[in-house]
Amino acid sequence: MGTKFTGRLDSIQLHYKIWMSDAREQGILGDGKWQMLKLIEEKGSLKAACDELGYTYRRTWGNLRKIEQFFGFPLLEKHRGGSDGGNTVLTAEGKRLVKAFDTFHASVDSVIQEGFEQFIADLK
Amino acid sequence: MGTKFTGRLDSIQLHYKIWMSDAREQGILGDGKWQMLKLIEEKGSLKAACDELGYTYRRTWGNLRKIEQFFGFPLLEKHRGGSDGGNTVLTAEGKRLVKAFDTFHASVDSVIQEGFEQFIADLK
DNA sequence: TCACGATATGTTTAATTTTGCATATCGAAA
DNA sequence: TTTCGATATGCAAAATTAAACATATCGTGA
Repeated sequence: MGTKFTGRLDSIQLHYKIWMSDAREQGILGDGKWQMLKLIEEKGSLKAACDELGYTYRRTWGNLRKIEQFFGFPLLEKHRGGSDGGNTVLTAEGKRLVKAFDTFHASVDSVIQEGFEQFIADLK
Repeated sequence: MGTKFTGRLDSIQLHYKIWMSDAREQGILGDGKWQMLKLIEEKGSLKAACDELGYTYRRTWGNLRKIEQFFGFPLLEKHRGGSDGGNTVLTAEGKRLVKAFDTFHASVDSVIQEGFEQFIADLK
């Protein structure tokens, strides 16, 4: 009641982003990189994952290097050469990281969605 | 157990950001603008709020215009002139918006924090 | 009616990201 | 041993964003 947010509210989209950084505020791992790791695992290829997500190989490669430098150990096992040119798979550590982030996300997704719906309701 | 994320995990900082946009993916209202609205309300001045948050007046002014254009009605009541130069306060709609966002945030903050702690625990 | 300080807004510059381009490396398979 | 396609990486170009700069407007109180 009261304020008429009518007509506009239904076109509002919610977004949120979770990420982690080191003490110097440098972004380490967030939704984008997490998604990329998952897709690399699925596709078995860095290039294929980039193509699908529409990121440039150059950029992604740089991002992945940052993550690995931060954690101090490889999340990816990269192979060059071969008739297929090479491939990339997650290491055991990489899989564990992705899995933990999956769990984290799952635990907040529903709460965020519910909170957003309540937010909209509050404005009506 | 297993993976040794030791030594680095304690320096990881969690960040998250919630925002809303229109259908064209243009950012409308998010944590930064929400904080700005709250501070304007508190200070009664756009300039004072910018100074405190370290944003330029120009940038903030542009942001606020975007928000109002999207919602279609004023969130702020601005006054120019007078010995004090002018002042800005939230309209009733503006207050309601801020309050709804406050509630929204409060409902997700704790869940995010808990989820993050579990994430770290999962990696150990 | 003059001065003052905040709001209003165009223009321009600087900083930051992202993209694009080029080129090298690698190694299994043909 | 030649080929092929993915990984590796520097560097320049382009695009996006933010900061700076410059003025104009406004209206109350002195």
